[in-house]
Formats: sequence, structure tokens, C-alpha cells
Amino acid sequence: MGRKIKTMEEFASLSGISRPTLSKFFNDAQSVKKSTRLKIEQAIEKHDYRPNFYAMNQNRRKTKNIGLVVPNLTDPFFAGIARKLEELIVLSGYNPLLLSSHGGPEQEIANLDSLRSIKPAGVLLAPLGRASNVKKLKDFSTLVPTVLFDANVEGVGEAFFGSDNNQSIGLMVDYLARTGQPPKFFEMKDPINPNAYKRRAAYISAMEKLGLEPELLQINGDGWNFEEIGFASGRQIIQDSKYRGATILCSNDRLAIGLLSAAYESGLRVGHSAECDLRVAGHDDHPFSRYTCPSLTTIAQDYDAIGERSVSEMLKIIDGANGIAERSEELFEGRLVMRSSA
Amino acid sequence: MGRKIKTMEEFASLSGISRPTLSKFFNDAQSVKKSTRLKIEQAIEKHDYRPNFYAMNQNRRKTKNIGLVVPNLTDPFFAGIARKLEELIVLSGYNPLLLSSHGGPEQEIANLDSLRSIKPAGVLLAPLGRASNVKKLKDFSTLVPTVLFDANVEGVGEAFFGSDNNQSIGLMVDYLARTGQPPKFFEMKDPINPNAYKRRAAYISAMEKLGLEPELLQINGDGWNFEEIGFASGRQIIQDSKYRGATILCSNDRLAIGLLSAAYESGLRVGHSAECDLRVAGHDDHPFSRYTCPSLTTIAQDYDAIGERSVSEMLKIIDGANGIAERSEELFEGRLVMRSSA
DNA sequence: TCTATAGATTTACACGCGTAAAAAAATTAT
DNA sequence: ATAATTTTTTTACGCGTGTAAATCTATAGA
Repeated sequence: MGRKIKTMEEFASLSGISRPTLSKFFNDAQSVKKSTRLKIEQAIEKHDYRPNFYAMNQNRRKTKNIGLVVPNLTDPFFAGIARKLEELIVLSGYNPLLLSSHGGPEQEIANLDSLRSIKPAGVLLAPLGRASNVKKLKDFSTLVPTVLFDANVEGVGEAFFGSDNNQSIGLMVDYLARTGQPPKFFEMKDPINPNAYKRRAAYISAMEKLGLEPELLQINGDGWNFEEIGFASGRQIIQDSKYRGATILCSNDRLAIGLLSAAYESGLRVGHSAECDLRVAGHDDHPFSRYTCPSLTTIAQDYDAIGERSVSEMLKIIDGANGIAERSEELFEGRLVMRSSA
Repeated sequence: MGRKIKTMEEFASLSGISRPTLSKFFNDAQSVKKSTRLKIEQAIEKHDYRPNFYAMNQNRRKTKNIGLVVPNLTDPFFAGIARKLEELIVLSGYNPLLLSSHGGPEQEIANLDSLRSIKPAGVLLAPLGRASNVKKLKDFSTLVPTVLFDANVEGVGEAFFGSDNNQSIGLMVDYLARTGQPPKFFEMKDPINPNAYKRRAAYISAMEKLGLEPELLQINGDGWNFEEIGFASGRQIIQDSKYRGATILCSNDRLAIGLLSAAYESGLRVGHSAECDLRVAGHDDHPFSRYTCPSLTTIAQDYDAIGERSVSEMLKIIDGANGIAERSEELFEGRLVMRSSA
């Protein structure tokens, strides 16, 4: 083993391949003939050469970096999604750059700002929603190809992919109505997430479709500590004897986790069997919903599909000349996960 | 507003400051006189100029990037730590780069590899532990300043900061022994994490110090899905009537979460009151341990202190000439969090 | 006021690679 | 085999900034 190769020039002479060809290879391995590709790959193996990241990207028309911004990495739900997306991005030969907005709009903008300086080929963004600085999001999305997922913000980005809340909530309401008391809807009064609004509307419409009276349990609370909000408000609601025997559909699993905790503390029996005091259902199939007490009946979003679609659309946009295509949008169906809580 | 300024040269003429001074400023704002600093800051505000990230880092001796590698971002415990560290890094004027090893040693090495190409000023690494490729970790740590946290790997990196498992487990054993049946220790037979081994030893020594007989409940299981492992093995153990009335100290909260779920399913009453069938305690104060049923008595690691110490040590190493200082190591005490489960 | 000195400017080169254009070589089609 | 085409090589310049050395200028202390 000689000493480390520092420049592509050196590597060129040692490998017997001209530097421009090497440059082409590192930009896109498929763009050179197979025989030279193999020669280069052998030489890389042998000399352990890697082009200088900074010099490489300085004059590239398009970098191989893709930004990935999620609202809150502390939420295992988003952490799971981020992981899936990272994987897909890497498989596509790109370099993911994961950033979390930590629930704050300033951080969200700061993330986009710092991404801008990296000149990414594109950005996959799950926006905060209501809290987002829409104007700045829009400004950003005109500068760099942006695909939204999870939560939609009208007019921002080239595409949006998410879950069909109408379908999923409809499915859940239907299931709950068929198997016991029709559900009341447990949610925050002023939700941060646009999906929450869609779910509320979906709940109302699903109930009406069944000829049932919708009932909203709207609770107060700010921020992203949904478990705590669900716990504190759940405790109050549970005191009220009029909810004995009720079925409660939570706008998301994290609220449900808090509610279940409050129910346990109050000695209420939660579950789908006849002798229980309460039925509770959630939405999202949060990683922990399998281990709540009782385990949580919920809706699993199709994040494999959402992820794959988001990434493939991103690639299409990056590769595409400069398609003045319409903003594409697709919603994926959720799946009912029947566990013990309802 | 004129059009966008693209180069520092332009910005220099518009702001009336020479380019080398600007360069100095962007490298370290404190290195220029206060009056010029203010002038520059005003000009930045006015023209919205930001130096080209790639050109900037190409010839810098030390970049302002700090790598941050955690074993598994899907675990909210690590997500929380990562967030804290990110914040501290930003406050120090550096640029954090968060990567997750997703529980796999190949990914861990891949992360370090991709960090190398970014030429970070330093890397904060929470290693996987037993699964880590120690040789490669060591190789890496000779190339770039590395500070370990959470889990120690002998001989790797310039420093290690983590929790004093001996103190924290001792504290918990003491508490449990004073308040009821002395604990049995619930853990994986072949843990991935080095802390697990330390906790096992700490448990045994704490029990012996109290003149009690230690008892290990060692369960099988691979990977990082601790809740599932705790759930499945917990279910089996709970069947055994000899554990009725026992106190079980889990090696970490995630195992405890699974165990609690299994106990609930079996109809066992868990808690510290006299009529309960089981007491369960954990370790780590996992974000969800507040919402388990019952809420989990556990140990909170002092991650504020660990984080601050890790970052400040990192900065010292970066700034320090090339101090051939000894590998520093410090353990921080955990705090008992009394909840309902024990 | 003069001098010592920190700080700013001028000048100039380097960094490692992207990229373009023209020429040469290798491959494929005829 | 020859022509047409694809791929590689040669040559050369540009990117936006870091950095070094010498020179100049502002500031402070005597």
C-alpha cells in the first residue's frame, strides 16, 4: 500500500484512465463504457480513492444531495419514515441530508436555509403545517425542486404525497360503528397538522353517511407533546360518567397513548370486549401502539408507498428537463390494524 | 434590492471591506475588530450574501462541521439526545451533521466513511457497542478527532462521557430493596450495548453489598426491537408462578415497556402497592416511560451534563493545538424517578 | 506628537475538480 | 475492410474561496 492518493489527477495516472473520464464516472457510473467502469472500480478498490467532496460539488450543475426535512425526529413515527426515505435516496445514488424542524417554524425555515447553501438537487419536505411560514416555504420551493409528503401545504412544491384521511377515518368509523358504540372524535381544538383538520372533516362526514350524530371532544393544548396533552385532557374527560361505555377515536396515536395512560390510571377498563368501560382507537400505527395497555387499534398509513412515490417523483423532477408539469398529488389508503383497544 | 451577489469579491466591493478580511470574518466573526464586524454584519443583512459552502470548505484547514452519529434514531431516547447535542453544536458556531447507524455496524462504518469525505472538525459518536467494528472505529478516530458518548469502546476516541451505571443501578437496587422484595434483573443474555454489561455487574455487586442473592433473568433475542423482546420473553416469565410478588429490574426502559405490556395482557397488576402482583423498574427514563401502564419507575440519565461535557470537550480538542492529552473519561450520576410501577 | 502595534488591504497563488472543444482511439454497423 | 458512431484522451480554463506575505492604516499609550 502506497500513501494516500489525494487528487483525481494522481488517481488518473495510477489507474490509466484520463481525468475527465474519471470525473464523468464519479458523476454517473453508468455514463462510461462497462469495461472502463470495471477498470475504474478495481482501481478505486485498490487505491481507496475518493474524490474531494467540496471540490466535486463546487462546479457541478446538480449536486447529488437530497435534503430530507421532517417536523420532529423525536417522534418515532417520523424517525421511521425518515429512515425509509433515507434508504430509498441512497439506493437511487443520492446522498440524503436529514434535518428535523423540532416542531418549530423558525427551525423549519432555518433548515431550508441551510439546505440552500448546500445546493441540493431536491428536497423532500414534511412541513409543520399550520405553523409553517408558507411564504418562505413557497419562496424556497421556487428555488429548489421540492416534494411535500405527510402534510400538504397548498401551492408549495412540485408534488404532494400523503395518506387518504378520508378513506382511513371512514374505514375506522365504519369498523367502530359496526362493532359497538359509534365513536366520538378526540382531537386538539387547534391542531398544528393539516391532516388533523382533514381527519375531523372525514369523521363528521363518515358519521353522517351512517346516519349517526358526530361528536367532537376538542381539547386544548399547544406544542408537540401530544401524549401529555392526551393524558391531561383524557383524565378530565374520563371523570365524566357520560363517557362510560363510549368509543373514542383519537385523531392520532400519540393522543391515544396519553388517553390510554389516563384511563389506566383511573382504573377504567379499555377494550373491545363487552365488560370494558371504554373503547379507544387511534390513527398512524405509531411504533409504540403495539405495546400500549391495551394494545391500540389503529390505522397504518402506507408509508412504503408514500415514500417510494415521493422519492421516484423527486428523481423524475431532477432528471426531467424542466418539466412545467402540473403539481402532482396522490393519496394512499390506510389499513385497519385491529388490536385490543377497540 | 439588486440582484443576488454571487461572490465574495462582489460583496467585498459593495461592502467596502477587503475580501481577505471577509474571509477571516466568515471563518471566525470574533477575529476581526468590532467596528468592522458590525459593518460586515450590516452588509450581510442588506445584501443577503452567504459564502459558497463548497468553495469555502475546499481549502479550509478545519471545516466547521461536526459529525453526530447515534446508534438508532428510531429510538426516541437517542433522538432526544441527538437533538440536545445538535443544539449545543449550533450554539458553538458549528454545523451538526446527524447520522443514524440504524442498529447496524455496516451502517456505522458507512456513516463514518461518509463523514470522512466531509472532513469534519470532529465527530461525536455513540457507538453501537459490541457489534461495532472496533478496528475501523479506531482507524477512524486516528484520522478525525472523536468523542464517544453513551457507550464506551476502549481505546477509541479522545474522550468518553456517559452514565455511571454502577451508581444508578446501585441507587435503584437500594430503593427497591428498601421498599419491597429485592429485585431480580431482567436483561438480554447477549446484550449489544456495553452499558448492559456494566449494569449487570452493577446489579450483582449492589445485591451482594446488601447481603442479598442476585438473580438474573436472561432472555434471548437479537436486534434492537427491545420492546418486542421484552414482551415475548416477559410473557413466558410471567406465566411462572414463582415470579408472583417479585420485583423485576429491567436493564433498560424499552425492555420494561415490553414487559409491562405482557403483564397487562396477562392480567397481572403491576405497581408498588401491596395488592400488586409485580413490581417493575427500568433504566433510562425513556420519553414513553411516563405513559406506560402503570407509569414506569426508572433512572434518568443526566444527558444535559453528558451532552454539554461532550461538546465542550470536542471544542477543546478542536481548538487545542494538538494536545497529546490523555483520553479523558467521565461518568455522570443518574437520578431516581419514582413513578407507579415500583 | 511620536511611536508601537493590532488590524486591514493589496497582491498573488493554490485548491481539486467540472466542463468544454477538438482530436484520437475504440467499437459497431455496413 | 471501410465508414459511421461511440467513447476516451488531450488540452485548457474556470469556479469561489483560503491563505500567505508585504504593505498600509487606524488606534492607543507614552
